[in-house]
Amino acid sequence: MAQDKQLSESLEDYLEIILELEKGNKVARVKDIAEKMGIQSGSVTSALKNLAEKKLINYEPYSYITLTESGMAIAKEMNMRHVVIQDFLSRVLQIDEKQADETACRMEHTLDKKSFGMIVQFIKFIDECPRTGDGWKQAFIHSCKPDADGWKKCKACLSQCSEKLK
Amino acid sequence: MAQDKQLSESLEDYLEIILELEKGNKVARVKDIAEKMGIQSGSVTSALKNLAEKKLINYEPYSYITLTESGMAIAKEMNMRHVVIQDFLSRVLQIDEKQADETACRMEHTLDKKSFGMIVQFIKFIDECPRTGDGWKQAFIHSCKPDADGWKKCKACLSQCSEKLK
DNA sequence: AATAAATGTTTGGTTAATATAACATTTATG
DNA sequence: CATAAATGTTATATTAACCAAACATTTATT
Repeated sequence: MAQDKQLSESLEDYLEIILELEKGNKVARVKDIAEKMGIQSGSVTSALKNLAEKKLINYEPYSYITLTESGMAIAKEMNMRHVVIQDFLSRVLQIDEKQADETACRMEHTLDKKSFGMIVQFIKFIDECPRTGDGWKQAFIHSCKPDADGWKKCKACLSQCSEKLK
Repeated sequence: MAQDKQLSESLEDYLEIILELEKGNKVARVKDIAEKMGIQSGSVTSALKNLAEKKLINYEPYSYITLTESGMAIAKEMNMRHVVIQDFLSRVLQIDEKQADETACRMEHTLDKKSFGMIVQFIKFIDECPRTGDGWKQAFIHSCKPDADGWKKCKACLSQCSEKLK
């Protein structure tokens, strides 16, 4: 029964931002949305009408804006994706926070469901598997440096890794 | 001196597809581009004019289409991104080929340069580091199964991993 | 409460990417 | 080589997402 009409990236962004504003201010206003998205308030009004038609927000002219249940579901999904992707980019791939945030903003719309799910499991596995975890991540970071020394420290690294099992 | 005007995703796709057609057929034709992109030929003609203005393709009405040097550079970059991302999705995250291809199609446009570069290094590191490599990937695949048994086989897995250093 | 300031809406553009369909050119075939 | 079929182009339209600026409403200030 779900109206699974695939939303545009732009409309998904509106919902995500409305959620953020709801969290911070209890309620979202046109001005705040416009500011957060860096667009004019007139453009926001049109988008809001569109979202209201799709029953994703509660909106009457000049009123505050809140998410409906289905709007909230999408907003939370987008936010979750954002957080996970940003975590992967910054914590695993060592991308700085600002860049990771920007890229997560775009990637959250482009990943299919299955791939996203696998990324979640992948991050968890990297963090928890005794063969990887922090030591391995450090080794990765080291390997990216211009003066990386190939696999010379492998023995030490591996035995350190074995320690974890005891 | 480079005209670094950021191309739209759509125009990047045209260049990538023209490259594929050049590889296969020596030359690209409007009809083939339209078919590959699933759009009408009239739309292709407009895009080609646009790309020609930007000096990214050689194009005269009714002629065959080839990439200029700068168009080729972009097309190759996009293709390389596509291949790398698809490899990551299918070989590491176990996404099936069709889905991996589709998702790579979108992700190739959304990843920033730095993040893409780190993914390249990350794949290489996973493949080559003695702590990861094939055995670890298998363990990851196993961990995704519904009947995964936590970390019970860790000792065996780790010692198998140590073997590689001898 | 009157009015100024802030906020929100409407109207009328613009642009990019597409579609459709009439028209033009090229290529293939009888 | 004349013409039919295939291919490519043009003209016109549509849609989504935006802007700018005029206009309307709400809120805050005196």
